[in-house]
Amino acid sequence: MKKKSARTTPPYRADFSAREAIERQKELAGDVSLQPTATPNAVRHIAGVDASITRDQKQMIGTVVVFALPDLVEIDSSHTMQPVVFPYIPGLLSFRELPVVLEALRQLETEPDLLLVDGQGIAHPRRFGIASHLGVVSGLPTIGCAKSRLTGTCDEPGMAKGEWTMCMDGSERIGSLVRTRSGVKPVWVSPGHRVSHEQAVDWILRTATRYRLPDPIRAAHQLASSVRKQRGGYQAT
DNA sequence: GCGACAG
DNA sequence: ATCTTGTCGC
Repeated sequence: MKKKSARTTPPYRADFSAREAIERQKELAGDVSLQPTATPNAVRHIAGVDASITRDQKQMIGTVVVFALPDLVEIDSSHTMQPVVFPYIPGLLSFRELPVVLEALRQLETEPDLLLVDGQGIAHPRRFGIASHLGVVSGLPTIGCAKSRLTGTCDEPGMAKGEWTMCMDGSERIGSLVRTRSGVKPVWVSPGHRVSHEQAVDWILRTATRYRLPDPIRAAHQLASSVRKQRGGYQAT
């Protein structure tokens, strides 16, 4: 039997390769639905989800913050930490961040009706970004809102808040480039699961009240920052 | 072979 | 993603 030294053992699961992850995405991508949410007026609780890493880069921090409509008031949140199990590889982000995000979702008391995710939805090489992956796994409607581009091309939208352009991959629409604040760099928005392109843009614009990112995602970011500040990864618990 | 590349 | 304070501009 082979012996593994601690020094050569990677800090993530070596039994799941990038090649296998890609195959898994191809399988699950078939479960993604782009049908618009049947009853958008029934959406009462919108949650922002985020994942970050501790300073020592050994643990992932998953956070979820729930906002209630119509006033966008924060009503619930949860956070948890887990060991890093997969490296960051463009196109395979969900395999690194999803586990800890799912655990944080389980610890939530409120069941969200819609999830806003920090990353791409179908604006992905295999149409299966982290927002789509989370949607298929949770069964909930999801929208991807990324701060930068992964794939596809789109023209620059007008400078006023609310303006947007379609993001294309060849002749296929994969998302939208949306200006959430006047004069500020736009965000890449794409359906994750169970929402249409139109609804995705509407929800992002409606929840981005004062900053570039939608309030729920921004809140999830800040919660992660505060958690990192306290439990910066200098101890294992 | 070369460039691109969510967080 | 993370390392990081002040600073330029509306």
